[in-house]
Amino acid sequence: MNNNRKINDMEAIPSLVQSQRQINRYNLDMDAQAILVASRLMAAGAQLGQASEIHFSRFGLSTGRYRVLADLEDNEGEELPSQLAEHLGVTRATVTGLIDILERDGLVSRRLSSKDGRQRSVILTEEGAKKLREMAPEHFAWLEATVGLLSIDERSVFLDLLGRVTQGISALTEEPGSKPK
Amino acid sequence: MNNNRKINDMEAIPSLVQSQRQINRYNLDMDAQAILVASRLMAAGAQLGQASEIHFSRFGLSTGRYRVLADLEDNEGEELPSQLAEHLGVTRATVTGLIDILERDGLVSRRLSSKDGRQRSVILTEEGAKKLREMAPEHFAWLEATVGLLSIDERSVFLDLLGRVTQGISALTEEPGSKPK
DNA sequence: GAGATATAATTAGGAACCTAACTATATAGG
DNA sequence: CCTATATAGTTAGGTTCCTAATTATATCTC
Repeated sequence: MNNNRKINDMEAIPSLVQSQRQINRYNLDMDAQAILVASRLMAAGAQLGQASEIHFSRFGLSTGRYRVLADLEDNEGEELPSQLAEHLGVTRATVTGLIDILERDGLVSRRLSSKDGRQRSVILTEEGAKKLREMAPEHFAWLEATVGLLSIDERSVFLDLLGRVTQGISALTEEPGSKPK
Repeated sequence: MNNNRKINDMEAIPSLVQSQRQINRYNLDMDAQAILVASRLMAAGAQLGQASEIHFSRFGLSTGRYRVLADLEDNEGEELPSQLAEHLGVTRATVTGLIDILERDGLVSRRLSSKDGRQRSVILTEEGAKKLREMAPEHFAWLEATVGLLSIDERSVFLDLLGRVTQGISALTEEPGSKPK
């Protein structure tokens, strides 16, 4: 009896009842479903992030390091660390760390810029390009599978809604002290 | 001075053109939009996760530590670490770390179980309950604001689609037979 | 020019979560 | 019993990404 090991893996996912209960507890006037949607989105984001790291570890990469390689490939195989940071939405310090490992593994190389002594170009090596080629089929199949349960039309809708949620989050992070509605 | 990095850099958001270009490069037969949706979802998840940490840091908490407090409150203020781990979807090792800090800050306390010598109950202290009360209005307003750009109906649709994507990810992470290192 | 300021990249250290190994306790098989 | 195994929680160490400070170079102002 003390051994109530639950079959309920669903416990990790917040329910509407739980959201409503939390709102009621403090007599707040809020839409419980809005709270639920936000909570679920956060849970989904965390889950996808973890799944992504596992996925890329099969290729000896991390999510961040893959994104560096892919972004380099999208830019003729050469970029500045600051450009990578901007494209990936991470700090330059993070890019330095990502490149350190990619360089150690021979997938990129660093080169001094002639134009500006402060800059260092990051170059996609042939080995890096080969890595991308080799993993492409499996990687894209994985990406496609994450949305495989949605129809084409539903994907469009989802993309639209997700875009607006992203906007909402952006607005929140840009105005730290402001008051919503 | 306000050198805050914007989490929502437009450059960080993958475009359909970019997705199609990647697919074409390797002559893969895939739906570029599916790739785009998956990529955007990952970006949104990461963005929301970062925004969440910033949000909770205003209350001296992290996302994980808040979730511990909230889950305790939803369970009469007392739970086992293993229950918390299951509810939060994190490992027991992570729960140990979360509780260490919450206990240090006086928001929870640990108590030995009389039933089973291996168990330790985690208790929400009065100070912990007070913290939840104090932050509730601002916190729920923040949560609601993240989906504030969606109508009520759209939130329902989004919730449904998100649920199926989550299912898809679960299926992916459970199935692959290859052994992790 | 010379000093102040801005910018590119790096370094140092921190926070969150993970896996794997460890400790202590409980339970099951012979 | 008493050894073998399972379980609860913790510890140790790794990964990812962060902020803040540092180093080197460029640019603006006087």
